[in-house]
Amino acid sequence: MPRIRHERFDCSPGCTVEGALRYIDGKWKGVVLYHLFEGTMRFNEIRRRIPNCTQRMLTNQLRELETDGLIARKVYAQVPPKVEYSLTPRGRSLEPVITALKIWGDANVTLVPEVSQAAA
Amino acid sequence: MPRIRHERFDCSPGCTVEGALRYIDGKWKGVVLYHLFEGTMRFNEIRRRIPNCTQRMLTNQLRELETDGLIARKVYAQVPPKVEYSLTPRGRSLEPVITALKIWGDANVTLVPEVSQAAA
DNA sequence: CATGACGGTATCCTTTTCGACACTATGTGC
DNA sequence: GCACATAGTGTCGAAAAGGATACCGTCATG
Repeated sequence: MPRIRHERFDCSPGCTVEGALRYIDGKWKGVVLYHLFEGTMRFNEIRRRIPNCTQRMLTNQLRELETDGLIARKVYAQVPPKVEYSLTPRGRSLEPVITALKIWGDANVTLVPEVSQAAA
Repeated sequence: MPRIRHERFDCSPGCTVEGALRYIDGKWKGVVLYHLFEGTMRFNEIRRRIPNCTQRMLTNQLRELETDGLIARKVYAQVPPKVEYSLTPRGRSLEPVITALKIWGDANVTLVPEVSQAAA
């Protein structure tokens, strides 16, 4: 059931900020969009780029993004299934937002280098 | 207890996008920041600008923003308490992000005009 | 004396989110 | 005959987020 994350916004000015935020919060939506800016991608292609995201979560996020009209899902009626995801114009219009987030994140978020596996 | 929302980011590129997002998700953070760009404000001043946010939630969000180093909290030892909130440089550096969100939100989020009360 | 403004806390409860895991169908390769 | 790849779905349960409500002490005001 596609839940509604941006139900009512009858609050004061600045509220559209919250409204916009509702579209891209959710654990992996930011990254998914970020990767889709590179172009159309298949399900497992996205999945491989976000290894920490489980399959179920990825499906969920993609479904929500689709419901929100940010991405398009194209299913090919083939026998090894093939599904392609791409940005809609609306999704693409989020680029300045994602870019701003990327810039700020690069400057302010401390990435943890891949230690855990190697150091064991 | 200030929970940690941006614990580990050892995933692929684009992950800083998610990292940045973690700082500003949370129900009212976007709006709070947006209003604070106008200048230093007292608790109830912010509160009045975001009527749909309960006192408890506002306190929470402010505390988290403070913990994350985005805003500064200045308490005056007065008898009707006085507490001022303002952006830190780091918080101020989020301006492009919030601005991008505002622009996108203004264009894409349908605000519900204040019906409920008047139309009864 | 009661009330309200200030800036919160404390408590309780419901909803939402997220992660783990198993399971599905079909076709291909070995 | 078995495993693998594709793109998912279903179920379960823990944890977190969010909302409602009541309460706190102090001072000024009526």
